[in-house]
Amino acid sequence: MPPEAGKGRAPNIRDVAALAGVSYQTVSRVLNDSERIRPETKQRVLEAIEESGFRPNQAARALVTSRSRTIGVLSTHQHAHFGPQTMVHAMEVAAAAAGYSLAVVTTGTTPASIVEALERLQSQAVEAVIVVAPKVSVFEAIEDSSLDLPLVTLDSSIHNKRPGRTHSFAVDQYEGARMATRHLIELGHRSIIHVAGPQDWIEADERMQGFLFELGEHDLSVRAPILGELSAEFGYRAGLELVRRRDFSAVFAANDHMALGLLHAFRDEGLSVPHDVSVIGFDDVPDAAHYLPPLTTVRQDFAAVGRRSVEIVIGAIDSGTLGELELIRPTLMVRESTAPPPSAWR
Amino acid sequence: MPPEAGKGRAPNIRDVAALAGVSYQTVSRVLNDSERIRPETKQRVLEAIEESGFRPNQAARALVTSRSRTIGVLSTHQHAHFGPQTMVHAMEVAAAAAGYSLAVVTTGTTPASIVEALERLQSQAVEAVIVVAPKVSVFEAIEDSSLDLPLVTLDSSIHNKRPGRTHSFAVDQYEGARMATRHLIELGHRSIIHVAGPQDWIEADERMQGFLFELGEHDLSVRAPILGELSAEFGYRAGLELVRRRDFSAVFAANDHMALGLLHAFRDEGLSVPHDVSVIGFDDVPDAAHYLPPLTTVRQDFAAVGRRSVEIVIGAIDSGTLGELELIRPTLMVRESTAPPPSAWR
DNA sequence: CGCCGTCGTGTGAACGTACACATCGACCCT
DNA sequence: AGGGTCGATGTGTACGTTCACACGACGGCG
Repeated sequence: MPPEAGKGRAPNIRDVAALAGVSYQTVSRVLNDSERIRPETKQRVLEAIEESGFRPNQAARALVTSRSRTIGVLSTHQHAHFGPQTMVHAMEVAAAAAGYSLAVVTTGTTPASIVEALERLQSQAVEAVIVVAPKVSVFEAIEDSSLDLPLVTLDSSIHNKRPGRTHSFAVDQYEGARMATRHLIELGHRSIIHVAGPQDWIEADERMQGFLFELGEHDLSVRAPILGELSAEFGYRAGLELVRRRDFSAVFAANDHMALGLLHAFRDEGLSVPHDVSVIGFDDVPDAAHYLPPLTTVRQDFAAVGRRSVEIVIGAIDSGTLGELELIRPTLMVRESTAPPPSAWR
Repeated sequence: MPPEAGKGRAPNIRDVAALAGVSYQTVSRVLNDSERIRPETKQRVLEAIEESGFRPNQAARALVTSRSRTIGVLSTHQHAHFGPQTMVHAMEVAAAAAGYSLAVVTTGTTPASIVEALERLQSQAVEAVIVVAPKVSVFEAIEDSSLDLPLVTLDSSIHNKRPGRTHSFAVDQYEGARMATRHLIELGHRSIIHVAGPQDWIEADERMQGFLFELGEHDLSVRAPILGELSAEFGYRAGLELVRRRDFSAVFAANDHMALGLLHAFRDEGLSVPHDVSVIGFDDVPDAAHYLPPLTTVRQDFAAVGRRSVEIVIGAIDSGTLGELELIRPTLMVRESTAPPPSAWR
């Protein structure tokens, strides 16, 4: 008999039970592989399931258990780049392995749209939430929205301690920024500019803090960072402006896209990287190794963050409590966009 | 009374009904905004909903209607780039506007993993499927898996007509490839190489076909295309190889990442783009305008594809039939990586 | 030798909603 | 004036599953 060949209605556990000659409850037990079931009975039920093409009805299951086995992911499109994409994919895989599904909701960053997104997640009865939009306003919206669910935000808030129930986990942005800055300093740079991301983005702020701290450690003076969006376009404009100032020998960009824009601007203005000026990025997107010149940058293991975040929230669902969250260390990828400063700067 | 302050149990329509002094059925009618309900009654019910913090239980609703209001998206990580990301986001927005949710499942491209992904989608009771992994093997797996759902694949299969129930929709890759090729020809190039993507990817094949057709139109001879993955890394290796041959004045890369790798290789080998050789890409990723030199490429409106694909499947859910699917035209973005060939090539 | 615990399985409810139908009053038309 | 229609709301039931509990058989133990 071909599966799914029935009378329109999908088979349910009673059909399976009849086929196997047992009660529906026995089928249910097989489905939830409880003990207390004779191996041969189990076998018979499994065959009946196979033969009937039975597929458990998630809605019915969710209704009676009031568990959706779904994890909500709140993401933002503004940041629709390599990192989030990689993290969400890793979450998907990890969730599937644990028998969970993902409900991904993308949103803007206005309070209204975040509240609306949380509504959508709640109406999907998610059991936990992972937030990939680490923005201050997002946290505020979450705090306001009195939702009572395990919630993890993917950021490394060392200098952005927040009250309330939000826990965070991520690659250590602060440490990454320190690594990048230290690398430039060790090459001999004394005048370093930071082209930073929007400061209401936690990670951007963490990178800035790490940068400032490391400068302080080496008694280097701080030039005002340039603030803008994390795009190549902004990096380009910032680069054009920087060329006019010429009061630096190295630039630490808050991400690789910005760094690409900087490379473009410097090139347009006749500055050679790394001969005249060094540039370092952040993220290590796959393209970074093929920028001109290949970009020195800080690699984040996004996949690990995604995987781990799912483990964390599932642990929280089961135990009701978030464990200790240890940040992941980034690694420095030295390529060709950094070099010792020209002699005039030593 | 604060919402959600109850006794553990979430309020249901009966609670709301009691609060409003009506029957639960009346509440149900308000929820599904049917007519035949007196405005003042409706108002009273809405207030009761507000006061109780009631939120409809999707599981119960899905159980009784046997409709999940969920659209499944089958995506592949191998292609975890700008295009899919943008499309999925647009789908999300469009689906939400129509009262649907998305269930995104990412997968490898082996038959086994695709079957498994389809299983997962079916177990989530999706009402339609959008496939963002336009690979031949994916279609075969779909055909095998006797799933009886509206299904749209996001590709432009002109030269890959397939049997069965799979309909396709996308930006016209064939036309885009023709536009790119024509642009090079109009600049005066007679010897053009195509660095192609994997030919079991429909879009990669369509681009190749468009390229070949346009060459034929102008009686130009065809050099063997180079086949590989759609990454900067592969573009770089292909570029190194091409430099040794030197039997071309222009390269059409199957996507922007590949083009970036080519730029890198040519630069490494002392070839100037576009002076010595022209390079054109495909996609117009946001970074492309800041490559060195800024990349001439073919822009696809991914967001439109995402939006439209959701409209299409929702239409199919409602009416049971897919409408006519008209491909979206891409646009040529001329920047600085293409120029007339050096005199030796004229 | 009878009692009780355990194993394996079955029976009755309940989850929260929507659909089909029933009810009840008011209004219209002849 | 009375039957029919329609508009507004209420009542019963079903969806497919799991949980709590009941039940019979079997074995060990006092």
